[in-house]
Amino acid sequence: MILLDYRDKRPIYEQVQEKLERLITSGALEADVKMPSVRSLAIELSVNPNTVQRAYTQLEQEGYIYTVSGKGSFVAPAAEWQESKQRQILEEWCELTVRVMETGITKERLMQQMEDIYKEADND
Amino acid sequence: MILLDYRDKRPIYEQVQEKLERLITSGALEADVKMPSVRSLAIELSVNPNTVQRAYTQLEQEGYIYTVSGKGSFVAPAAEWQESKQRQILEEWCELTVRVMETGITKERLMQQMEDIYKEADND
Amino acid sequence: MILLDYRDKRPIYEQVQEKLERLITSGALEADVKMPSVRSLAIELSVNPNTVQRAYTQLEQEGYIYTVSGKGSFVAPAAEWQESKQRQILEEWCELTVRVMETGITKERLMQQMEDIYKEADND
Amino acid sequence: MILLDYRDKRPIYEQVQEKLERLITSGALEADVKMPSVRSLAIELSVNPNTVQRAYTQLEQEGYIYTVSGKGSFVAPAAEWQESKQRQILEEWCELTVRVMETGITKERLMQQMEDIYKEADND
DNA sequence: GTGGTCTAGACCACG
DNA sequence: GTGGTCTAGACCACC
Repeated sequence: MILLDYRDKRPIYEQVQEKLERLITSGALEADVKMPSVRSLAIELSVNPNTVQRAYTQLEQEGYIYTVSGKGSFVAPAAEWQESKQRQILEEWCELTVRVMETGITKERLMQQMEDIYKEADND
Repeated sequence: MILLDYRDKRPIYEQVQEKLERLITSGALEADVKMPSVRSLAIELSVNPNTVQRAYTQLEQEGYIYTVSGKGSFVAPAAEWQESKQRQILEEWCELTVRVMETGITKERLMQQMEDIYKEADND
Repeated sequence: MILLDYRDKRPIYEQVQEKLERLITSGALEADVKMPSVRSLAIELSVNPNTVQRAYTQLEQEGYIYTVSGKGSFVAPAAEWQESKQRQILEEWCELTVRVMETGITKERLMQQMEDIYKEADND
Repeated sequence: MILLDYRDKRPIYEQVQEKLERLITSGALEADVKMPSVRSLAIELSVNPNTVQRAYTQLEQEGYIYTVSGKGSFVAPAAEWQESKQRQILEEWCELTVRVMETGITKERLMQQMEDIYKEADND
């Protein structure tokens, strides 16, 4: 389910966090579904439970999951994070697009790329 | 000219490198223009000369500047880095665009944003 | 294991880098074997850890080793560097061969030398 | 006659020395021909006379030229340097060939390259 | 004055 | 314990 890259320079907990976040924001994990327990995920990934715990803590702080004492962690409803996530990533996207433009890539070229990306997604 | 963010997780030398790289790739610094000397930039930014040196070394390895020992460092002609830079940043852009799409932002919304970005640049 | 030549004009970090690179490309160090830690090698060579660090950083940038933060550095699989290494060294070899030829050494003489080199390697 | 590369990391005097040495060892400059004066070559190359002087001094020490007070410098007869030069460059060539072999390039591949190099030289 | 290298010693994040 | 970053201060070659 999650593949770790130990040669990646980012810390392990950040990779775990990012993969889980993507599974949630892309809709692969639906609202109120139970997340795997810290311990079981740690075993599955062969990492220290502290590492998984840290990822979960971050996800909770950012509103992607919520924890029920003694029950476990659950995926938060999209309503709680979707808007801020969209605002954040859109801002990031605009900044990157400006930089792309500065390197001399034309609007037409980008439009074409974007068409391809959305078309490929439709086929899946 | 360059503002450092000490709260940023990224190392200082990388921030310096990235800012200078952007000044070069955006055309703000023209080919064969002399870069500030390692020492003077270090003083201006209140960092150790070694830190600036490291940024310069990286920029040289990636082809954005060239060094004439005893004279200083100079901006490399665009021909030497433009193509690889465009390929690199376009790849980055595509990955980010996929993630944007996954959060449910429509193609039309992105198209509009892109129009705005390119239009604003034309007015400058 | 590694001998430094302080009379050599080349910097120390480059000597270290070159020796390690040769150990790797010649197959003496196999893929995924752990390299000595920065600190231990620094002590062994009686140089500053920063110097060894620099050699390792370069080796990583050129794809000969990979680093797992907190664990150490490891030899990268040959598949990742062999092709580019062969291209690089073959180019170097051709240039040198041209210069050898210019000094008046005959093709037959070189052929003989080459036979000897490959024959000696077979006996090992 | 000589093209300097200011972006080369080697010092200027070394580039001048190396180019002149090649002109001599390849036979382009014949024995007892007068070398350009330090001053005139310095002007031609737009460099400091000290730089040219240093190159000449080195060339003299290594036996490629000789100086007659008040007359200038002259190309030394091949007899004085050819043997040691051939020995030196052949040794260098053998070491490099060993390294080439270690990277897994076959003898046949090198033979082919060598044929090409000598054939191309014959056509000139 | 310029870039380049090196040392000594410190601090941090990571797992 | 590991790699990574940073500072302070020194020395060198080059032109």
